[in-house]
Amino acid sequence: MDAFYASAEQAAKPSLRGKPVIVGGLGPRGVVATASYEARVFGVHSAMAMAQARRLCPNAAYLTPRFSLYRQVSDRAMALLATLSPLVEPLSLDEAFVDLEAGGVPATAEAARAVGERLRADIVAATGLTGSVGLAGSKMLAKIASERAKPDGLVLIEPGTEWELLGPLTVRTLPGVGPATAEALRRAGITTVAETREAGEEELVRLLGKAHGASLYVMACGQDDRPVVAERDAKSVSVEDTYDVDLTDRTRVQLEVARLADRCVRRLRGAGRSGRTVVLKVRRYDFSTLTRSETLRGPTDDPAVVREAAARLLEGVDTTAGVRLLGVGVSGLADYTQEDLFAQAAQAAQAAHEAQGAQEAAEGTGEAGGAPEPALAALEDDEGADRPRRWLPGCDVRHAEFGAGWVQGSGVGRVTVRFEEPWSRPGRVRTFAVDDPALEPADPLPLLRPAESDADAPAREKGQGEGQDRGPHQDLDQDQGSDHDQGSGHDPGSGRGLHQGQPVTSRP
DNA sequence: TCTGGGGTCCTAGGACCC
DNA sequence: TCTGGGGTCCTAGGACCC
Repeated sequence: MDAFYASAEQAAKPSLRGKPVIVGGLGPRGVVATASYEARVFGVHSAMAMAQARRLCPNAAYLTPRFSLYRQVSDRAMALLATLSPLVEPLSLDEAFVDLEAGGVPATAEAARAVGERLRADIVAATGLTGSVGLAGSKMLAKIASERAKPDGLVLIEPGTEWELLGPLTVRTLPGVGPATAEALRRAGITTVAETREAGEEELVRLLGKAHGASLYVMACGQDDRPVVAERDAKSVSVEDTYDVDLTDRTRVQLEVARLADRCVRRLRGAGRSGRTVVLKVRRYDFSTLTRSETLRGPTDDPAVVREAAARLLEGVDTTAGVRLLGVGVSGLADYTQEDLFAQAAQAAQAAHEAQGAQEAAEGTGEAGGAPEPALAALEDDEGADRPRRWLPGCDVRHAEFGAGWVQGSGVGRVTVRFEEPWSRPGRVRTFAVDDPALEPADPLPLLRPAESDADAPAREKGQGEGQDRGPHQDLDQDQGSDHDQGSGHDPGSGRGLHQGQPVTSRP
């Protein structure tokens, strides 16, 4: 999908079409998740500090991400991919590999191109948004092709032309080459893919280590036989928060770690998993980051156990100078749900028994089996309930009299709302008191009128005219760099610590 | 007002075991 | 009689990706 989050917001908000839109964290330490093409012209891009984006493009609309909307759109697009092949590997909400051969598509350029173009049309019809397609004989080349296709295009790399195409490109094009690797190669006089290949495998291994060097050499030769892998099980679950101001109070740090542990376990349980290793992450005032981990005797999904492990790990960390980020994670995941608590307790007891004798085994069981349910109470809701309402820019609202709209900005006791719907003309702005009882938060509206988008049956027969009432992208600059959203595709966590207390405004 | 949040994979050293 | 040679597990850190 092209500039996915920003495009989804433009489709949802008619007044923003054709204008610079920047989606990301709006607090003082936020970063850009996605910039619309109109904003990229100003030099704004993914992963840039929001503060810098505001300096570069002060008149953009600054919006907080709405993952529920992006997920809806993503599900529709992914469903179309599933019709092409059983082998679909999602990389994020807005990107996936599809193995067309496994889907029975003839291995010819003509057949592949036809499938790609039909897919693009189907995606516009089903979501109202444009996507780009890269077609090639490997994942690496397909990805490079899709980047060159953006926005709203299709590129096919003919077998036999890879080498010619790849040679002059910067090494940064190759997957796995980030800033550090590029710098190491540059110091060795290597900047292009051709030079990488000429360096030879031995030299690359010397420069970058065994695994990295060998795989880079293969990629630089245009060879990539990594298979498309559908649905991989997650190997870890983690949550983290960056705080608007550094935390120095030890008690507060301990409290936050406990809350993070609870949130982490909630996600773990939501996925029906448990884990054996608890990880604490601390980023200090100076951005130096450390992790501490502890492996339990058996997997757990007990909030009290994770909370206590995280607290123990924190004991070994000096936080007096200030902490900007805290995180708690669980890895070493096992499949099991709460029904298995019994087996888990037995297993922990057994392991402890063997290792340490009967007395400690008793303690071990107590720990892993969990003191039954005061632990769960803390899971219910540690944030949410009755906090003052926050009107985050970009979020949907409904007003008893004026209907559906979205928050344009808020501050000093007031909230500004623009009343429009995805299928309406650009709407009018009105301002209310933040506690106006007629105003309430709402769920995102679908991007296409429900009747129109009822397109699980292919909507392409209805023609492309459908998408035309939403302004197509204009003045697009193909060379603005990667189009990738820097979103994870995962729940960002509700009620995060960001921009707490400060009113946030935006000026679309 | 520099630098989010959720992940994956790799490396390296020490413990431990056979 | 200085110091074997694997293997696995654990911990910590770092690069990279979206």
